[in-house]
Amino acid sequence: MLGSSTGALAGHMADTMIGSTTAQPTEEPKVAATMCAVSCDTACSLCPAYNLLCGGLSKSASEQQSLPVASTLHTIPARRLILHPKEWSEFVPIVCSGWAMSSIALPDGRRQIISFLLPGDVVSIGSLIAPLSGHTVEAITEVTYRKFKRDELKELLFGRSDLLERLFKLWNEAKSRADQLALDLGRRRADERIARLILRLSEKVARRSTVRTQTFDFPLRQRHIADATGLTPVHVSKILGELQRAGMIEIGGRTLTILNAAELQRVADWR
Amino acid sequence: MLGSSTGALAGHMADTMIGSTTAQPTEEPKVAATMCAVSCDTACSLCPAYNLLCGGLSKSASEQQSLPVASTLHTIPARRLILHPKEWSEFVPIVCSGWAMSSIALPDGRRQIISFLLPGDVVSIGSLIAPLSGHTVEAITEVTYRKFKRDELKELLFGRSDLLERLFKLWNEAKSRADQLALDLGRRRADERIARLILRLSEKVARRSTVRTQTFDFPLRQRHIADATGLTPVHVSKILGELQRAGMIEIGGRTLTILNAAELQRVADWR
DNA sequence: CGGGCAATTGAAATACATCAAGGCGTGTGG
DNA sequence: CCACACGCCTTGATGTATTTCAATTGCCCG
Repeated sequence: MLGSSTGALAGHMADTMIGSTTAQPTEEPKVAATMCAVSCDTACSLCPAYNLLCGGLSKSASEQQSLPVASTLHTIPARRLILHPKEWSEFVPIVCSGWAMSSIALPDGRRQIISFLLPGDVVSIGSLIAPLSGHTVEAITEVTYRKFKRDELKELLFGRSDLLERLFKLWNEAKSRADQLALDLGRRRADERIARLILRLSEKVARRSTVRTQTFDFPLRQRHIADATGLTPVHVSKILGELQRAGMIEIGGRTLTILNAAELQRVADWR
Repeated sequence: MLGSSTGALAGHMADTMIGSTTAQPTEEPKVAATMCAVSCDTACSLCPAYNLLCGGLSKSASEQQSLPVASTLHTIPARRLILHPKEWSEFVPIVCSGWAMSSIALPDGRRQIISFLLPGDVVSIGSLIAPLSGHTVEAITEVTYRKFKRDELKELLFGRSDLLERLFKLWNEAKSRADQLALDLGRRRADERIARLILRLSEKVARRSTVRTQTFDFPLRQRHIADATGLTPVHVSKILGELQRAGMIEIGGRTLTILNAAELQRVADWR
């Protein structure tokens, strides 16, 4: 059920990229040494990785069809790990479809989700340099992703100053989000944190879609929201209930609808 | 008092770098277009910026004396801003002496300190690309710092792949610390957060000193600790009191002593 | 000497966690 | 196809960590 619930967005991009793919319980390369451009058409133009890897490489449309970076495509079911916190990998994965999360865990089980990964997101940008980021990356829905060889990718990016600049911008955005997260966790109260998370995610989904709708695919469990906001699942439930009773949002069937964006924004910016 | 209390470490480096400098209330260039190497001798070998800007530039000791990056030296008193959150600056500052802090503020006054800056720290690495980081950087003690022209520095760093690699490593460390901060704020309790902050700072100070001592310069007010840990000054006071009564630390006269590192570590790693 | 910032302390308030029970949907094995 | 277990969500009662409020002290600085 989770797999099919990756919904319109993810399904669209996945289909665009590789056609019908049956879910594979074991992680296994599907297409070896595929050129990036092969999988990049309309949907990818919305994807951050597209700017970095495809669109940024050549100005001419014809040239755009070939790219010298090999990659392999993988599919994993929900709840499986994409990146082990201690695993040294020579690959840099980029999400093609589905939702994933990047988190840090404490030995006693407590954990903090640093970011949610949607199609086009690079799994741990920093891993270009430092192979082990200490992050656990786990699939939330079924996820397809593309693994690039670190060395090749690095050589390509470091060789071109325009790509380097773009890469730096991505890094800055990641750092900036991490800082904002710290501000949220340290200085905002539960309802603010949750409202902001919802708004951020709605933005993030909207950026990947051609049309802007109130309702969007929302595969997160309340435990995910709790781990992202530093709260307890129980408390998340209570506050989501309040937000729904107040008519700001509606959650149902792995879908979220923002009914009153203005009011929700007011909660997010309390004071 | 704050100014003079920057203490042994900061005083040492400041003196090493520029000799005796009288505090100047208004921010004002002291040395225009000074070569970096002029100010970099023994003390700088401990400085992260030294590796990035000085030591990394040439292997031969003689060549090391000249460096093609111009900078200006500035001195500001405690509590003054080094970087305005909205200010667009064409300079990248690096701390030479004293303590500063980098924080994000909310319109209602709540704020979160992202990092404390000690001698050698680059003020907002990301500002190499994105001029406005949204961070407020404020002097805690009297601070001297060096302003490098962004364009020159960027050209230098981007041109040399070894320096670039070093820069990326710095960037990764910053991101990693930001993620750890999020974990601390989201998932650890007050005593853990404070114990960890103290240990981190003691590490940071130790890395800048030739000798490792239990006692080190500690110019922070409890308000700073509160804003760094997402707590209230009152609560910080209570917990610091407990830690002192438990014989783990001792605070007095802008100085902190770790009396029982093992026990403090246990509090920091609760469970 | 007086004013203001910093720290301490205690009492009260509150935000959030923990504990516990029940319902609902979903996958599973008989 | 049903019974059942299990994960997920909800809700209420209770506990606790942290905040807020307030009063007091010491200290530095003007």
